Amino acid sequence: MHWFDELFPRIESFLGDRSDIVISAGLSVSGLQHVGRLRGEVILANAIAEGLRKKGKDVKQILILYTQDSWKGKEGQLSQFDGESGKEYIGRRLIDVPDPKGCHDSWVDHYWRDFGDVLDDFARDVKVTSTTDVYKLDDMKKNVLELLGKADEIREMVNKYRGRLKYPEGWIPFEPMCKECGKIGSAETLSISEDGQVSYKCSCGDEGVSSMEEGKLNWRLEWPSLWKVLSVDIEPFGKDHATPGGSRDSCKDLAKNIINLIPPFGIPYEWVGMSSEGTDLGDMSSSDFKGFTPREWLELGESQALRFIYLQANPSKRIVLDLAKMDIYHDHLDSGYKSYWQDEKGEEDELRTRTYEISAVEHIAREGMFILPYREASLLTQISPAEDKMHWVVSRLTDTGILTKELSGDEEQYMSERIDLANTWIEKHAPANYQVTLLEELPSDVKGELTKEDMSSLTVFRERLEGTDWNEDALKGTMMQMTKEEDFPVKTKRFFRNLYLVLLGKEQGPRAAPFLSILQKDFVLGRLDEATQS
RNA sequence: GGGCCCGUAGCUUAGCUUGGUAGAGCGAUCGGCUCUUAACCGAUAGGUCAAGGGUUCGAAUCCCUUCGGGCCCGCCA
Repeated sequence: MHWFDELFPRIESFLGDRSDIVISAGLSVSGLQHVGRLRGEVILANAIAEGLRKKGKDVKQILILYTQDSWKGKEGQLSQFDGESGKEYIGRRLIDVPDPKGCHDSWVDHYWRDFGDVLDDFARDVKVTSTTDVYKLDDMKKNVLELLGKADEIREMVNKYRGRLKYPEGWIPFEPMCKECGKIGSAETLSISEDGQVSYKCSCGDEGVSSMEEGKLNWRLEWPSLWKVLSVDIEPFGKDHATPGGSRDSCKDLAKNIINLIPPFGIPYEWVGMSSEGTDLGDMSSSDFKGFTPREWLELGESQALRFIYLQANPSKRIVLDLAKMDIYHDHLDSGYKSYWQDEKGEEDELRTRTYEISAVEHIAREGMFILPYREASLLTQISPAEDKMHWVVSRLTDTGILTKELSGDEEQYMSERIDLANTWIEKHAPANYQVTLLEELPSDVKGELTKEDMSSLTVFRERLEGTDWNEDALKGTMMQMTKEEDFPVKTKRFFRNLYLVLLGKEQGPRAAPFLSILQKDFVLGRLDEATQS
């Protein structure tokens, strides 16, 4: 059984007959908004939201940006600024840190773009909000004031979870913004008035007043407060909060005993790492600027391919992404499509089918679509002429019998998109052995790879080409005929190996006839001469 | 020091809750398609289920220990 189908009924029974459901997740815009953050906060949440919608529930999916949190000024964050210029922003709210690149209004705005602008491609109907916005809500203000009335009680509970640094009597669980130094979290709250004015004393020496909505609650209260104010029913959260006795448990405790609230159904999930050339580079990290963004993913691959990866694996398992494996990821997606429309399904097909179903962004692709494998697309794009590429590809596929029908509009559209993606992949991330690069010069070591017979086979080919028309059919005919002759010096397979070697420097390559036909005849003849000279 | 998650063929993984000595896809190798390669079809190879121990007639599956990757148990969120 698919892990999703074990999880989902548990959620349903938690929800009971409630019909208006909120599923929420949060993230801090501390830096690079990498694709790992799509896993739990966006895609997992969305799959559940969609599942509930199918059951007739009215579901709202929220993504909360923790913009009110302070900017830590970690090494990776500071390095975004010129020299030391970032240091002065340490301790400010994320929303108050300027854009180090100067092209957006703020840090948050700058780094959010590569994620937020393409969010809709990965999950529909996600309502994005921020803690900065939430603190401006009347409900939140009312909630904060209520909590302040229970300061003693709260202090006792929070101190249970703290080691030596217990909060002293009279502590107010609110972190005001200091008007003087602009920081959050470095001032002590002295009092808060009913109309939301916070008197504080800051470690910078300032004693002043700032508005409640500029500050924030202590995190152990903030989290449960968001649950309350936004009426959160379901919430995925990262593994850092997941350990029993860890942060989320303490927040649940506060929620139940202070706010009198049933905590949302929580779903812990593992993080996403990245690897390159077989080496695990570790988990993606926002503030360390490690990873790649959803926008970068979309240059190379379909959003559903990523959803498929994320939803196939149990949330408790770590996933490692490698952009060099884009072809494999699309193969997985394609096999999901195939299984989905298959009549008789084995167990494996059933699992793939479920993954495919819940990975669909908006609707499931119709039956019988012609789907060009990504790897094939990556080859074709390299050997096709730049102009009228689609036409060339379609006729290639038709000639080889891979394509046996007229493509409909949506099929052609899909193929064209995939070719574009694969093209970018080849340019930027594909393994070297997938790259078909015509050797401008014949390297000397290639000749060392050729035996006398190898050379002789190329010589024969060179002679035959003289009288061959330079088009695919004629080339194919010549090669077929030639390699079948009794006295041809090498086996067919060896001949192609030789041909690829002198043209590409590799033993394999794209289908020879169509490939040769788009090259200049003189170039090919010249290369063969060069390779066979003793 | 305590706790939690993860570790199955080169890669992605199913099976683990309710024990009966491992299934699949991709890749690889070989062969087929009277168009040869990275499409398609067929076959083959590849796993002491991280390691060791225990329970059991029998363990990938339950228990213990160890190793490896990571997280939490201070602050911060």
